[in-house]
Amino acid sequence: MVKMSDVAEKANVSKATVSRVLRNPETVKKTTRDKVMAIIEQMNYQPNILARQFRRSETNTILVVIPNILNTVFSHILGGIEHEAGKNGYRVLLANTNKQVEKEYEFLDHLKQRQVDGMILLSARMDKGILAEVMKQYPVVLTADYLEGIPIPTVTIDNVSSGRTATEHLIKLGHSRIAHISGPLHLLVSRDRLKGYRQALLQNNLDVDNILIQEGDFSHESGYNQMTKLLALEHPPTAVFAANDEMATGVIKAAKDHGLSVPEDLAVVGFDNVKLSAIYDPGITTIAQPMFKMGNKAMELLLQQINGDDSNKTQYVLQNELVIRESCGAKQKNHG
Amino acid sequence: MVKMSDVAEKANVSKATVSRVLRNPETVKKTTRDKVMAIIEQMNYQPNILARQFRRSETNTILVVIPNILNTVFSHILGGIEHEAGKNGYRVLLANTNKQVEKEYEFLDHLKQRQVDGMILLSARMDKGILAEVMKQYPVVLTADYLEGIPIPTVTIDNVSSGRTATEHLIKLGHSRIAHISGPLHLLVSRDRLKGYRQALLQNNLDVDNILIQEGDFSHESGYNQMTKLLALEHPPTAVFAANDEMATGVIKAAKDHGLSVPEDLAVVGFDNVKLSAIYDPGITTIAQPMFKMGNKAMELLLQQINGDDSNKTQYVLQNELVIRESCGAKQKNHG
DNA sequence: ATACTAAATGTAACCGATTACATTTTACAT
DNA sequence: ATGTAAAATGTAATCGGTTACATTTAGTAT
Repeated sequence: MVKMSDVAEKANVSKATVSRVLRNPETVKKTTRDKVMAIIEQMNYQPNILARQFRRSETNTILVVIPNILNTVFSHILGGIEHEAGKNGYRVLLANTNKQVEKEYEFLDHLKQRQVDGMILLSARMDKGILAEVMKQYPVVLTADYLEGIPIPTVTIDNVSSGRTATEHLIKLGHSRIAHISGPLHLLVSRDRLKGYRQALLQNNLDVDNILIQEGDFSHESGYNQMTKLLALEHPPTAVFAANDEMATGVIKAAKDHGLSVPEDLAVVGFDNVKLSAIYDPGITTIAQPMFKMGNKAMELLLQQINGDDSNKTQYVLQNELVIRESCGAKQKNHG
Repeated sequence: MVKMSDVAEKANVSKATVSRVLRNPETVKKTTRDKVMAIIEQMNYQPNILARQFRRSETNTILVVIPNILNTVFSHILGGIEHEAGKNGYRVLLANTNKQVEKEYEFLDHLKQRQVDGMILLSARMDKGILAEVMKQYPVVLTADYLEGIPIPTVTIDNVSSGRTATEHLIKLGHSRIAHISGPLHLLVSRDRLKGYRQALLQNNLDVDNILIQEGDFSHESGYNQMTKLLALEHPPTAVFAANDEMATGVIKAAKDHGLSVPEDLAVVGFDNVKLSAIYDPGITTIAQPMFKMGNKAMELLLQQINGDDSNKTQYVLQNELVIRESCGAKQKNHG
């Protein structure tokens, strides 16, 4: 493997000059620069990045901690991160935790060992104290998930107000008996969507009936099962707000299997606006999270930290949007 | 940042001994080993991985080249890779090409510059000659996609026979006018599934009617549009084999919008067995690709190459499986 | 106690680029 | 021609582990 000193020798200059040609071309006279570049071409010299990384102790790599790659919400965010990272010459290392906290700690070591320049968490289940300690020393951004009472740069949507928007939409359509199938309640996201649901009901002088609130786990199956339970009630709901789109499909399937039509007999609103919600029959009315943009923004904030700009350690709340399709009954069935 | 020499000094041993304690503990006497380990703990010493990587010129990182993160087939394979990599102390660097060939070349440089120990391609659009050259020198495995006439280690299913299985299933159910909506025909995968479709028809003495073969792009929309075309024919098909599950959903939606029921008026078979096919209403009969296993196997083969075992540069063909759900009419509608 | 071998540890070179600092060259004014 | 500042280049230390080889220590047999 040809190295810098080989190039230097052949070009009759010092290693330092070759290095400068590559990293600070403007400090080298044009004639020497051209000469060196020619030799580099000719010898097909590739700098040893490992040596460079070691010497400069920077990796141009960031770590993305993902609870579950198979969840399209996360892959969309990942796409946004990847895009912004690529634009800035950064590479993305993947860290799949499979929802295990221990894995989060494991990947934290990468950061501490400076194997990556920064870290974006799409899930923060680890101890808040530890995280607070880490983010004092290293660039960290949190997105998709968020925490209370710790000043970590975060990019999210407002889940409380989103939950409210979704529920209010159903109220406006004339429903008063509205159920909610939540995400796992140990997640703040889930609790906030539930909070929004409650707020909407209360603000519209509707009772909050606890029997109408069921906890799911974001899976189709849990949506199906919880909806089946709800349909067995003496006074079943006429509308359901599901905390994500996949559960919404479960809800719809359960309703159909029970002989009901959606949206005629049951109105459904989901959450996320993943492709599934557009494809499903009926199309699912949902709250759109700007997933790609969240990834972009998170990476942007991380880069600021990496480049030593600590001024921006704030929380970013991006705009969400109600996307109306067929499942809520506000729109005619229609393809596209 | 505390370094190895600090530990050595405090423990009254040489750097070499500390290094050995970490990398070859069995070569160090137990008493010294314990002493050194104690100091390491006490000083909270973290070895500088960058220095190690540089010195040993290995990264314990592999690169996965993905045409599109948002496609769940690829994320499942990625999951399998990640799992196997993690088990073996390897990290996974993500390379999203967004289907651009230039990106593939760009990421090739990572490999050449030894920034990664090996590479798994989920898409090989680059020039075969270049790829052949690269794989002589570096560990490379191809999965999901494959190429003809180049002896690169590959992990796939047999797409021809899968296409045949899917089509034969429809023939057995009594259909004789069977359409095929293919993937993009510049992909070998798509051409092979089409080939299987043709073979099945011919082997069963059925005519291949070219008007029933339409090219899609794996998206729901293309499935919808092509199906709409087919339904406008004088003799529309009674069954459709779509080259992936997402297009199958488009087919089903088009049929419904045309007033037809699936499977009663139109039988549909998809391909991939992604979650969508299980969730959709009706559930989609499909060919299961063992995606996670493909990732696992690909990583396994790559590790063999990295560890210098070149004996196994072969093609792996994994088992596919027909998963029967409601969309083909062979099974009663039924949840789960 | 002695000799010899194996085990344990130490010494120092090395990986290949980067960069602070020193030196030489160039450009320009007088 | 000469002095001076700026530009260009060179010298050499450095980053922090790893490892071939040399040396010391321990273990065993005689």
